[in-house]
Amino acid sequence: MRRAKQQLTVLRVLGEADGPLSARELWSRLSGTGVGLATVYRALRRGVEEGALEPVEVLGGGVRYEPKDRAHHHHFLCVICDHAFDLFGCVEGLESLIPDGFQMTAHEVVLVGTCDACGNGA
Amino acid sequence: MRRAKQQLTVLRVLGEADGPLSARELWSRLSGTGVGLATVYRALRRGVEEGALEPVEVLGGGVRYEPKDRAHHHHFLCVICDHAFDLFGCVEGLESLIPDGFQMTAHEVVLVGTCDACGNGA
DNA sequence: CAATAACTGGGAATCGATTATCATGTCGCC
DNA sequence: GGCGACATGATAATCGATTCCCAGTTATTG
Repeated sequence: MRRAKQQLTVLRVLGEADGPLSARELWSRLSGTGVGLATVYRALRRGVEEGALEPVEVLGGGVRYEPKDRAHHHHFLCVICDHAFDLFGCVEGLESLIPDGFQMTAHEVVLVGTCDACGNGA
Repeated sequence: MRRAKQQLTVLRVLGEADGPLSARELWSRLSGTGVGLATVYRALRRGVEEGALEPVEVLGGGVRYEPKDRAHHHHFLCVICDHAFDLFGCVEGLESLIPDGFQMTAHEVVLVGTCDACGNGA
């Protein structure tokens, strides 16, 4: 499996992020490196195909990507900077919400508000 | 406030639904009535402006709409029919997930799986 | 019934996100 | 150094969702 340099760069940035990144978000973090947007999309698609990345929909319409090896977690979406942060832990009582006859295979929890930097710093 | 017939039809269908509907979903439920897609979008936009409707993002990329007078609730997304169902009740332990310095103003919980009809019937 | 203003449906236009194309660049290998 | 295969960046093309536009229709009022 040939691994290209720019694609590795994309995967590395994603691995170092504190939450899932959208294609644009990822690209803006690569500004200055000369990496093209097309390459970002290629790296993301390939990462998903190879099983290294997982696409997640947090909110805000766009798809974001995160390494697939992360433990079960959820996200916090800052309404100001629109960045999604990883959270740790989960919640109780989900099963009690399931209606009769329904089968749950997954669940998503998203907290919305302001992050530390946006809520305090600025 | 002038209320148009077709727009009322749209709002009525939305009020009778068992969960939030997307513009397309709503339109397909109006097939046969001759209501145009543009009218559906107009009714939705106007409903939101007037405060009667609320746009919600469940998953799946698209925006769905529901009457704003519903009590706090969450949704169940069926991966087969792609329909979102209203759930009743909420969960515990959300606060414990919030990182230091973050302020939570809202939260979303989405259960994913198969609904009664898709999981059993078919 | 006429006059006016709002509503309607259909299709064109727009918008953002993603993908395809293509000429060029780079790497591994001999 | 030369070759072949894949990677790359810029841009065009595509796609789905939503909005705009326009001519015809309908409601309301007098």
